[in-house]
Amino acid sequence: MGTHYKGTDEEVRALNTYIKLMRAAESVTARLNPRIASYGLTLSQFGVLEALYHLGPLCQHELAKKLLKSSGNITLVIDNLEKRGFVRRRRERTDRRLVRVYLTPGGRRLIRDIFPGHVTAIVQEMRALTPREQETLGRLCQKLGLRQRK
Amino acid sequence: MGTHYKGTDEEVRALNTYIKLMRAAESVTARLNPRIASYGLTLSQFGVLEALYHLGPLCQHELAKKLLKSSGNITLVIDNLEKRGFVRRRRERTDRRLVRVYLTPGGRRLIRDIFPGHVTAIVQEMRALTPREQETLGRLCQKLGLRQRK
DNA sequence: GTCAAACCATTTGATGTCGAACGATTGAAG
DNA sequence: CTTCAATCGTTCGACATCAAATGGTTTGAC
Repeated sequence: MGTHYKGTDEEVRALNTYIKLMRAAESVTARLNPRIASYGLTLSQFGVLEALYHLGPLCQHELAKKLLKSSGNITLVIDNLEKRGFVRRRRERTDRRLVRVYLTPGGRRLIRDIFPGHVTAIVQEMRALTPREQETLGRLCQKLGLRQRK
Repeated sequence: MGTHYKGTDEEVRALNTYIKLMRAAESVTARLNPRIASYGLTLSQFGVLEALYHLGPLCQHELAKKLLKSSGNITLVIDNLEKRGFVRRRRERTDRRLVRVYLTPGGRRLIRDIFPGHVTAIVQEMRALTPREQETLGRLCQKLGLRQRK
């Protein structure tokens, strides 16, 4: 595993770290996905339901920011969730630019069914690492992710 | 940053680590992407060109495996690269099921233009971490990613 | 109060992504 | 040789994703 690129030590180290980071994220996602898919949801749809479940009703631009997606994308994902009756849109009275998105009872029931197993699956994944290693990984990822601006 | 979920220590730790890992991967990708896009390429297209550049001509199923994508997906990405003249398909003589994909001179020129700056950008990203931290991150990611089976 | 700038959701067009179904080809078993 | 299973690339339908353009809404400056 690792890059085939010939360069300075710093370059090779950075490239290898980068590749392993991406692979790890992709692998874990790929292993978590089938469980979500078995409930007929995509990861994006699950992300929306989970956010609404834990944070309460949100506007679409808040969802977009939370999930790191474009506003156009959120519009479509909400469309598909709404068609299936898991969420509802309501135009805000005070600021009619905003559309607040609510879980329906059916949506709440669904996410309440899915979420515990999701946590269990993540715990299983993370058992590859000791608690100390998990904290180290989290800290290093945070350092890398927070690096704003270019 | 972190989950709002109330659960056991193990659950909260696993969830936090998971979220930070995903955020880090997404953030780094989001910062690397504009450079690639400025050359008119998507990340998938770049991935294909880079693989062909460093590994030589490959069959589509080899590309699919390398890039962790479905075969149907690779077909489309190659279609789009071929339309723009960066790669060429050739049916294998010995095994006519296989389609080998080649870089054209134009494709080779393009990836040779892009790649050095890509390495530089990754090095910049990784400068958020010390060399030792990078190696630790790489090791932990590898442990997490390699966890096969369910 | 008017107007411009900022904000919000939607639409559109291009690309990516998957899983499933399909047709062609190969390899192996009998 | 024949047949059957496996492999490979393509196609299709559904959904995701972005950037850019659009139209409605609000806010702030004057």
